This record gives sequence, C-alpha cells and structure tokens, in this order.
Amino acid sequence: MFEARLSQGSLLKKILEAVKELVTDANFDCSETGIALQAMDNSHVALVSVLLRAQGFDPYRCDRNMPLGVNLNSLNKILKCAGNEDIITLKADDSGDTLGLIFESPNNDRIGEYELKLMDIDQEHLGIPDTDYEAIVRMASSEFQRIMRDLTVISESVTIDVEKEGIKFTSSGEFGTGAVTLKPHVDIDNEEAATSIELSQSVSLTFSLKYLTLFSKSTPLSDQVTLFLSDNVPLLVEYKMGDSAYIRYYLAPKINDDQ
Amino acid sequence: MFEARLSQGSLLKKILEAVKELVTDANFDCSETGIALQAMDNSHVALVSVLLRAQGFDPYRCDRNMPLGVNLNSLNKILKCAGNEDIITLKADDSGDTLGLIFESPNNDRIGEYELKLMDIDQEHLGIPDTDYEAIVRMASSEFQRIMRDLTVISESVTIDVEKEGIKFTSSGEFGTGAVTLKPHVDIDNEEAATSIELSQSVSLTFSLKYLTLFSKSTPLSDQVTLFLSDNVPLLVEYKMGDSAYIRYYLAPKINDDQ
DNA sequence: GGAAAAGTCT
DNA sequence: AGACTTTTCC
Repeated sequence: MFEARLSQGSLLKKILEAVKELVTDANFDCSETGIALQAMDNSHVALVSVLLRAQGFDPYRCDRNMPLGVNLNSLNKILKCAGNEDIITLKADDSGDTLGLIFESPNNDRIGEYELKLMDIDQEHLGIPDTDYEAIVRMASSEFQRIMRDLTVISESVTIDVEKEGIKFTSSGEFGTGAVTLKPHVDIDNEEAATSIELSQSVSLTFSLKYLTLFSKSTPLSDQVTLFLSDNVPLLVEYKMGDSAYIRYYLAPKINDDQ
Repeated sequence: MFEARLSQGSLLKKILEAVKELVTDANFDCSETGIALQAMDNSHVALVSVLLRAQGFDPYRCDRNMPLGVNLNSLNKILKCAGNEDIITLKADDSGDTLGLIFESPNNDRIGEYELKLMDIDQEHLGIPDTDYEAIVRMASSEFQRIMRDLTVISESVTIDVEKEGIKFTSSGEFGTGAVTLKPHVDIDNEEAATSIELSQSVSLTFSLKYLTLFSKSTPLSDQVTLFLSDNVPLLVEYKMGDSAYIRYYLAPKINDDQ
C-alpha cells in the first residue's frame, strides 16, 4: 500500500512539465523515504534524477518498496486535469498495476479521481558517485535560462568558464560569437537574483546547449539553480524545491577537439 | 576606431525589429556625425533610411568613415540577447571585419559581449532630393498602423486623399470597400493622439498596403508618424525618435490605371 | 485576472 | 509563415 498526499500539487505538475521532453518512461521508485525517479534521457546523453522526500507529503505511507513504471507523457496529460491549487494524492495498491491520482480543489467542492495504467520498466538505477566539484555556482534560474536561450542563437554548444571573478558562458558560430559574464554579487532587494561562486580550481568545460536548454525548463520550480562543475566530470545542474525535493540533471562535457 | 554607447539600448532593438523584414543586408555608415543606414528593400520597391545622430550616443567616437556591412537578420538575433533595459555599446576596429556589441545590464552584474561578422555590401547610397511636399500629415503612429491593418482585409492597395478637412484612406476589393477618415484635431489629454494637416494642395495617391504595413512596424519607436505627400513623388513616412534619431521610408505611388 | 506581446511549435 | 501557447504587463 502506497499513499502520498501533496498539498502543493503544482509541484508535481511543474516537475512533469520539466522532465517530459527529456524522458518518456520512468520508474517512480517509492520507498519509506520518499519517491525517487532516475532516468537517462531518450538519447542516453543526459541523466535526470528527481527526489521527493517523504517529509514533503502529509500523510506519506509506503509499506514496501515499489517501482511504479510510468509513461511520463500520459501522467502529464492526467496532471493537466488538476488545478494549480489542487491537493494531489498519489495511491497504489500492492498489485502495482495502476497509479491512482486524486485531485482535491482548495475548498474541497471538486474531486478528480484518475487512474494511470502502469508498465514494467527495466530498472537501470545508476549509482551516481559523490563528487567534490571544483566549482559550484549558484545563480538565478531565470538568468540561466535566459543565457542558454540567447546563446542558442549563436551556436549549438557553450563553453562555461568559472573563475573567482565570475562565470562566463561563451559560444561561437557561423555569423559571430557571444559571451555572457556574470559577476558574483548579492542583491539585497532581489535575493533570488544573487550569484555566488565557490571555487577550488578554475574550470572550463563545453556542453550541448540543447540539453542545458532542456534542463532550464525547471526554472518555474526554483528561483535559484546551482551548477556543479569539475574537469572531465559530468556537469550537475540542481534545482532545489525547499528541503524536501530536488531535481538534478547530469550532462557529460563535450570533448575539446577545437584545440 | 569606432565606438558608440547607447544608454537606451531598446532603441536599437526596435529599429532592427522594424527594418528586418524590409531589408536583409545593409551598410551602417558610421561617420563623425553619426550612424546612417540607407537601403532599398529586397524587392527594390521601397527605400529605408535610418539616422542615429552622434549626439544620441554617449560617448560617440568615429575616427574615420566606416561602412559596416551587416546582415540585419544576424544582428537582430544578437540584439535579442540584450535586455530591454541594457546599455548597448557598438564597437569596430579599423579593420572593419567585425562589429562588437556589448550589453550591460542596468545593475552592471551581467555583461554580454557579442561579435558579428561583417560583409562587403555594394554601396548604393542614393541621394534623396529635398522635396517641398504638398501635404504633410502628422498622426498617431498606432492609428496609422491600425488603418493599414484594417484596410489590408479589403484590398492590396490604399488610396490616400488629403484635404484641409481631413485625411482619407480608401480601399476597394472583391467583396467590398473600406474608408477611414481622420479629421485634424488636438487632444489635450492625449497629445500623441493628435492629427494635424499642413497642405498647399490637395493630393490623392495610391500605394501598396503591403509596404505601408511593413513601414508601420516602426510604431513602437514613436507615438507619432508623419506622412509627406506630393503628386508623382514618393511618399515619405517618418518616425522621429527625439531629435537625435529617425527612421524614414519612401514608397513610390502606384500608377492610377483604374480611372 | 485579463489582455497584449513574445516565443515556440507545426 | 501561421497558429497556438506561454509569458509579461496592466
């Protein structure tokens, strides 16, 4: 028996909006500690990892570990039937054939009950090694999204250079080049606009803009995004939703063949 | 060495939005007095003339005349990477191979640096004779845009009749006819909504609505537009942005063969 | 919360 | 290029 009640249903709606273009099918691994989703993207280039801790639900109950194989497209369609203010309850009985979704309107005068057929998905739960990253950059998620969108005009890839003085995104293409630099700063009026850099070593890595743009679809989930970079290690892009949930993306750097 | 800093960067963004569908490639003729762009439209029917006087920039420096051949589509793409509030600086060294663009965010924590490859464009700087126009009509630019859009439904061309009593736009097509008349008036509350007519002789001229509609894409640049008309002379449509910049369109009248 | 504008997708 | 969706402004 699995049951999880999420008072802020929009969280789940936004997560599926963020992930659905990257992954089509994935397991919701439900356990005592919460719900985890981990999947390679469709082209097996990027990795998505979502965690919804049990403490973010009220109540949360999961008697035994259950991998719920979900077609994210179908789930997203069903979640579009929930209002942004709705309370969402997820349910699965021990057979694990279907995922039940209950949408309660805020004033409780409207109840939506949906059932999603589940599927068996080969579990390829990858262990992600803990890494001590050489550079950790925290910035406004909207800024990150904007920069990715801007540089897409110039090229298909971006080089990220992190130094103490700032983080620089550079692209070079047919008709020209573009570079955006953010300096670390605190904005008292706009706390979410702050940029901070922790650095043990300068890094310079190149990534596919297509994937970074897809990652940045998580912008509605958090005002801030954190980039974790190290040489020859996949980039980690993390969006934290309070303390009880996060969505993480991993992307391997491109090999620098232009030097 | 050429360098021009424009505190109101949105001006440049809007100019490119206004012109990009009419002209694909053009020279930015930079000189001591400012930046001028003059080009026939792609079908060689209309003429666009943009002037950005040096006084509109701070600072402005241009050691020698330089024609910077620009693909307006590419430039527009780069300008989309600038925020509406950004300060834009244009730069070119004497080689004239590239145009540098620097976008500074208002609070200076974000710098975008772009380079656009330049091209050689055959200089066809046309001398535009000064004309004493028979009719000069000043009206709200949004009104002009609206009328052009409305009459496009009726026909592909519009006849503009100017008399002391008003300016009349008439179209006639398959399924009907349309006419919009504006009377001269002053609006004390809405100064920009005023319509004024200076007239030495009544005129009646017919123009392609396609081009007038393209001209009216300059609406965001100025609340007012001025139409200069004379018999057998190209129409001049002028949008003034303060005293230091303007954009002018010229369009030859259609031959009246329906009479 | 609605309308207008921009961006994105077909 | 057009329509739809999304975002921003009022």
